[in-house]
Amino acid sequence: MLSERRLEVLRAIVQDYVGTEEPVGSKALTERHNLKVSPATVRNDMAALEEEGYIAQPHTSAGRIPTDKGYRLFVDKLAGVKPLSSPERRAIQNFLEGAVDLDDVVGRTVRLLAQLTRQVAVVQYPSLTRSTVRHVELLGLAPARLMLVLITDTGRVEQRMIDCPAPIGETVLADLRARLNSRVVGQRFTEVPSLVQDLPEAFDADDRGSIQTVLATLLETLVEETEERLMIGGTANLTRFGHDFPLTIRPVLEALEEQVVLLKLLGEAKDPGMTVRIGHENQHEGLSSTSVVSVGYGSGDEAVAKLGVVGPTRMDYPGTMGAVRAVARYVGQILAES
Amino acid sequence: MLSERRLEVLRAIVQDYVGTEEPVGSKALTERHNLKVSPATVRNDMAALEEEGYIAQPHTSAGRIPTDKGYRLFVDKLAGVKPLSSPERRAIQNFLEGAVDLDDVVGRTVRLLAQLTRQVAVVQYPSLTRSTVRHVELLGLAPARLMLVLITDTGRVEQRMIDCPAPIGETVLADLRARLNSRVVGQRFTEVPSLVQDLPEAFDADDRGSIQTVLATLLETLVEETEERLMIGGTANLTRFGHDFPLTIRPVLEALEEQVVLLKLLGEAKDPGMTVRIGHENQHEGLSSTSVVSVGYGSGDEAVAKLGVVGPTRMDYPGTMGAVRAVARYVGQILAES
DNA sequence: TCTGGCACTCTTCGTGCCTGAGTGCCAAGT
DNA sequence: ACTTGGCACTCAGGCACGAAGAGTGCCAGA
Repeated sequence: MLSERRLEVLRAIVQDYVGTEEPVGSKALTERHNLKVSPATVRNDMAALEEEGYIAQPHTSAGRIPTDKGYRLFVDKLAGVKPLSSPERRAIQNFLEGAVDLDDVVGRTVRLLAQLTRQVAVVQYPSLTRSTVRHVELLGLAPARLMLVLITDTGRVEQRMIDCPAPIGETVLADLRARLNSRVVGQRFTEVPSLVQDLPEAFDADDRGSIQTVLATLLETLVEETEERLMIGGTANLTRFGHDFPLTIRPVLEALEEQVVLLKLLGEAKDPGMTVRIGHENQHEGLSSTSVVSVGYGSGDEAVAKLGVVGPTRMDYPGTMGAVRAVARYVGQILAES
Repeated sequence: MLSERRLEVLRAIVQDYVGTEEPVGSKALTERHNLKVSPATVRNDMAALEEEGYIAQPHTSAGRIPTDKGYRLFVDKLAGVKPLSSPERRAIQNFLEGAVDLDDVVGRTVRLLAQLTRQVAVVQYPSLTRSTVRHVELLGLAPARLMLVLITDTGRVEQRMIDCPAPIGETVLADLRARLNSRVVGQRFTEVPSLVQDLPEAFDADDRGSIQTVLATLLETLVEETEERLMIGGTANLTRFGHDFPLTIRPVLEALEEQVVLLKLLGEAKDPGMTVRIGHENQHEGLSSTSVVSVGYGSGDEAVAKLGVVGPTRMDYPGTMGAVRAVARYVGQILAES
């Protein structure tokens, strides 16, 4: 177990390194933090910390930098979440309040988060899995051609073209529309399949084929569109990554373009509260020198999606976590209002 | 006026520089291109070209690199558009054919273009200005609350919430929906305002307020959503920018995040065919070391939106132009089919 | 257990030097 | 009037060397 002071030393190292981006030595530490011991003592502590794998030296005769394990300890035990200042809070609220539709909310959130944390922001669109159906609309575009429009309670709209096996009459369509809506409106997506299963039975045999097609498409949309979309922003902040970043930045940009990777990243964070994944804790190769701070947000009590930031492992964790949490709360509020 | 050979020298310089990314000297030129003259002669030509501002030296005793003006001349006079190989064409077609909806088409196009050109791709969503209305749907969510859904012929869907001043009955709503659609379906957005102007007169005085609200929202949507959206991809290719890119890449990333900037960039290209803007020809500061190749695309004869790529001024212009043009054609076809 | 001192190790920087690529110019050749 | 070969000049890049500085590890004493 590490003594109190050694933890204090680790904290100091992390803080200094995050600030200066340079390996920190024993002397500088004693000067800048008022540890009441001499550099020599700190050296001993550092040796112990290195032994345990919390810090490392880039080369002999250089200062120490925290390892992933060191950051992990820092985040878990040593750092709190730094609350935002009240001007910041006001700014968030003002900035988000002007949003007119869902795209706009998400867009503003991304920009806000990127600006606040000076890192890359990722915001997942409110998930359809946990949403409920607000309305299903069927439009006849041509005798055997329909458009299905699905509207969710989070304000999201999905549309699909449907080619029916046989023409379908306007009255049948109206009937189908009415029955469909009376069954599924207000229901969760997961409930829908069982609710519509026996619908075709209410119709003439002639129309059943078409109706099956419509229902199939609807269910498909529900499932397929659970592959969630997301928006990212603030990639320009990647340039603040470090002096050596040409090598680092490329795989990160590549990873960011793979929505699948990002979705997995956000999805893996099971913790209902905030999740911090540091360096190699991220499965993805290209993100091994980045940390991801993510949190769920939602319109009600339940989280419907995630948002977060991606930055260098050397990041200001308390500040970042504070910003992420605050933004998530406000977005939740905004969504609940609309 | 420049002699034939001098133009040939310029072409050779551009080609070599694009290939090697290094200043090219007189000797290398005579070797790699079979100009039938000596290095000394080429030197004279280079001096003349430099005098005229087509090429420059990074420092004395280095080779020459093309200036923006040099690239301009190259693009205008010396380079053709390099058609794609037929395997490439097939690949494009295959890749685009699987698309299921508009988002998907645009997403695939961006990825395709980025991969093909190894540069940053930008694709504008089909513009609403030139589109026609396919359907307008009105959904009663609550007595005085409606949702307006607008569907365009390009497959785009926009929705808006409407709070009416007074409750509106289901029959009135159905009536309004029917009248609205019979007037505007198939019409261009620009025609819509005059077509719906007198609609309220057909209804009871009680409902007119609500109907006015609905129409106002519709018109607003038509106008507002003419602010066009776009998608970008392939930003990881920015890392191939050059050895010194830390300085270069940052403003570019920033510019790319400002959709406004990009839209202006695409919008400024008035040429119905392909437009190439080189270096400082782009107004935006951060893009002064990049070139933008853009072209309109559309489902019919008319262009409904633009797509293009952003890359270093030192890019393979013929190849890039070929790829951009080809992709635009295929996307046009895909859109026309759906 | 802490502290001061000391020897040691490396990186970093600045200097000087050399090499090679590339140029400009000139005088001669076609 | 061009083209060509020759020649002197310039300058970036690489390499070696040395000095400076930061930081460490370890040991002996408080």
